Amino acid sequence: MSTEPARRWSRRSDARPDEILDAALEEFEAAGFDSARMEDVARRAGISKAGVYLYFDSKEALLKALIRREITPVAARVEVLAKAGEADPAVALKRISGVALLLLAQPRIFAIPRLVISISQRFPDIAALYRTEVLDRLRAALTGLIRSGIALGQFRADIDPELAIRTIAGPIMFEALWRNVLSGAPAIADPVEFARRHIDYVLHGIAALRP
Amino acid sequence: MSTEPARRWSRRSDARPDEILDAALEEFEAAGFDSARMEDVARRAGISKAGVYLYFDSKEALLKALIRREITPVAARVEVLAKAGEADPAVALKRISGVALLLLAQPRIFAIPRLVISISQRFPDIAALYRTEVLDRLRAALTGLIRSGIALGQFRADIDPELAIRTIAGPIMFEALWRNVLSGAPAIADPVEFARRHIDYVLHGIAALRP
Amino acid sequence: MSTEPARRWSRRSDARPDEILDAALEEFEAAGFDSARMEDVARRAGISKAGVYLYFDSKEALLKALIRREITPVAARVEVLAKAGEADPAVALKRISGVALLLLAQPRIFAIPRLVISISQRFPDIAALYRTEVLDRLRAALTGLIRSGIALGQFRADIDPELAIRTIAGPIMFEALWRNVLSGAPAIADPVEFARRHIDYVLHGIAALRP
Amino acid sequence: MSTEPARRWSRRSDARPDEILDAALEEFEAAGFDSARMEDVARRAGISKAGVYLYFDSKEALLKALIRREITPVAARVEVLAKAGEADPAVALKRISGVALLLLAQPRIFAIPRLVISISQRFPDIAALYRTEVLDRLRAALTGLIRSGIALGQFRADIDPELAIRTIAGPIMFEALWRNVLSGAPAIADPVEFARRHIDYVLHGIAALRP
DNA sequence: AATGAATGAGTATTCATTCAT
DNA sequence: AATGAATGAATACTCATTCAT
Repeated sequence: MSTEPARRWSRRSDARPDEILDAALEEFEAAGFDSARMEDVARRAGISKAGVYLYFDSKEALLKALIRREITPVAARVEVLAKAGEADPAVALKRISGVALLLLAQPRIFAIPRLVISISQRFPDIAALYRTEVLDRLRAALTGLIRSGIALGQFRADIDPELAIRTIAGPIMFEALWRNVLSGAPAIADPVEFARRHIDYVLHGIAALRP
Repeated sequence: MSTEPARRWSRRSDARPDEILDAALEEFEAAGFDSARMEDVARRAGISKAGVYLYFDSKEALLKALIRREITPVAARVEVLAKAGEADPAVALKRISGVALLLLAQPRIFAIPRLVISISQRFPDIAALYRTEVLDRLRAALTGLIRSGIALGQFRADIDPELAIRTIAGPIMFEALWRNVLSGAPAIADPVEFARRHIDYVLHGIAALRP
Repeated sequence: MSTEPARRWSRRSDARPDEILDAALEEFEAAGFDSARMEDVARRAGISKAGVYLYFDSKEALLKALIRREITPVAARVEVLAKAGEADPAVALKRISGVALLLLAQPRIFAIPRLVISISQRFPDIAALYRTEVLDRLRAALTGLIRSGIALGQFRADIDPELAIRTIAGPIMFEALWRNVLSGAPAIADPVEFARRHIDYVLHGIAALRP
Repeated sequence: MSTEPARRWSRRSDARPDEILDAALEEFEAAGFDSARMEDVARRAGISKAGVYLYFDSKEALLKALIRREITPVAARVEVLAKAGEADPAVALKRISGVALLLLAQPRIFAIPRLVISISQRFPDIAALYRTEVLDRLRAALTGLIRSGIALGQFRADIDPELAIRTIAGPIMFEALWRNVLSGAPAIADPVEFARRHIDYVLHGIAALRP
């Protein structure tokens, strides 16, 4: 497909950092950051122990690079969905919820929030990065959606968007924790079905009557 | 003041395990399980490194004992609240939510779920313990409350209690994560106020109109 | 000889730091600071690798402690000799020269100046320590002796004591270097005889006639 | 400007070894042999790490080549001066002393003796090289000068030339050590002035009276 | 009950050296 | 001639755990 002369091997070099990050993700996911051994990361990446240090200065740098890499597309995706859904915020929220749970139900994806939760005390800058790059952008996108919904008359005018997004996102995260942390806990089967009913409750409440 | 026979020397002795667990909680909270050093736990407990091993077989045993100790009263408390609230489940849920967030907002209390989240892969039995001792009992208590509410006509008859409790608990946990993990993130000021409005949304929904 | 109850083993603890420093001296002497391995120091001291770190924080700390220990008595000894020799500075200088060469001819003693020479660029504080604790005190003692000699009419009134001590000490150090660094180089046999004639030259000059 | 045939490409090529040796000298001077990194030598020489190995087989080989290069002109120069000074050995000694201190006061030049002192135990052949190429030739030149002086009646007939050269060279080396090792130590200002007075003391002694 | 001393088994990191290109 | 990529071997330092006292 390409006419470049075959650079057979040294092309690896461009791919290496990503291969290493993949390996790190898997090791960190399985063992946690502290308990994961650089040697295992290296072996999984198919290179020597010293090879990792060609691309990352230290274990901590590896962690930070990993989180940075994984973080970037997340909020971007939600922002796109949010933008696209401004015409019908209620539907958009349902869609976003389904996608979010679908993703967070996967151990490899849940691994990043889990890492952030685990090490946020020791590496506050990682927590800060996650907050600014992921959560602040998510918050902005979702509260925007809520406000659009209010403007459109879809949502009650008296709700606080800041709190409403917790009402929406909380159960998603809760279910993701449930599935990933407490293996054996009964998960509600289908993420999409989960999202559908979840949004029903959030939109219309669980009370039998309006006050 | 006490009628106990004078216990000459080892008066402290029965307090020791708890002092050690207190110390462990603080160290684990600050550094995480792996990164915390037994020496620091010992120092914080005011005894020698070897002294810890008089009461706990290993670091892992210390962790398990800690989690067991912290776990026990939690579900019990919720069960009591749930029982007491069966007459008015909606009010009970509001009360429980407030208490839960009040507790989980405290770093020392949040430390336990955080630890469980961090090490659940490596110590599945700890995760299992947490599930059976805390979450299963919480689930039972809360779904019971939901069912009572349905029976009383407070809640819609078509809701799934299992999902409904996620709708209730999720935002609480989400806010707790927000506060404890992402320092600097804007938290909604008063936990009790949070709970009041949160339950309003959950009960009556955020949509402007019922479908 | 002592009536203390035999504390058989744990008495070692008091001796340990010195044993380790002895071992370090030997390893550093043989291999140089960088090339010496902590493991070898430990083995030579008869303890485990980790044992060394019970007494010294790092390899660098070990080096500094070693130099500090070895340094202390040196200048003190010279000061005593200088004080004692003020009545007859010329004789005192001869005696001090003999002792100095006798000592510096021993590899274990020469090892310290050699270490200082080797690492002075990288650890300027060690060089500074050596200067203030050894050389400044030596300088003070020896220039004092020179001045006494001038006052007594033993030495020419027009000499600069600061330079004169180099005339005295230089050849001693030179011979020590010769012996310790350039194995196989012809050393002048007896240190005491060396000192005797060396001082003759220094006192009376090598010229056939006074100017 | 040169009549050499155009050497298309590798014009630099024959300068490379010397550039590398210059770089090595600087790195070894700053960090010591063990602590200096080949990578830094390479970078300072403006080539890649692997490039160094095109010209030198190993770090040790680099050290040896460096010492060999630096050593060669030294003794030669002294031999020339000695030869030239045979007519008036006393004056020649003064001149040589001044030049020697002038050179040894320069860190880049002192670096070589310092390296030899540092690693003589581990690389005895380097020490041997230094001895045969530098010191033995110096000794021969200087003792020759002394003997000439005796023959001319400039110097006392009863002095041992072997020892007399230590009396001459020792203070020079001592002052060089002082300046290079113990930064901050008071050095006697002008090397030439130092040499002038130093030789005065050596020739005529510091004693007030001849015995 | 309590601990100071000791250690075995790691573990991150470094660096001289090699080699395919 | 030159190098970017890679690594094997090493090494300082750590820490949970043990044990004699």
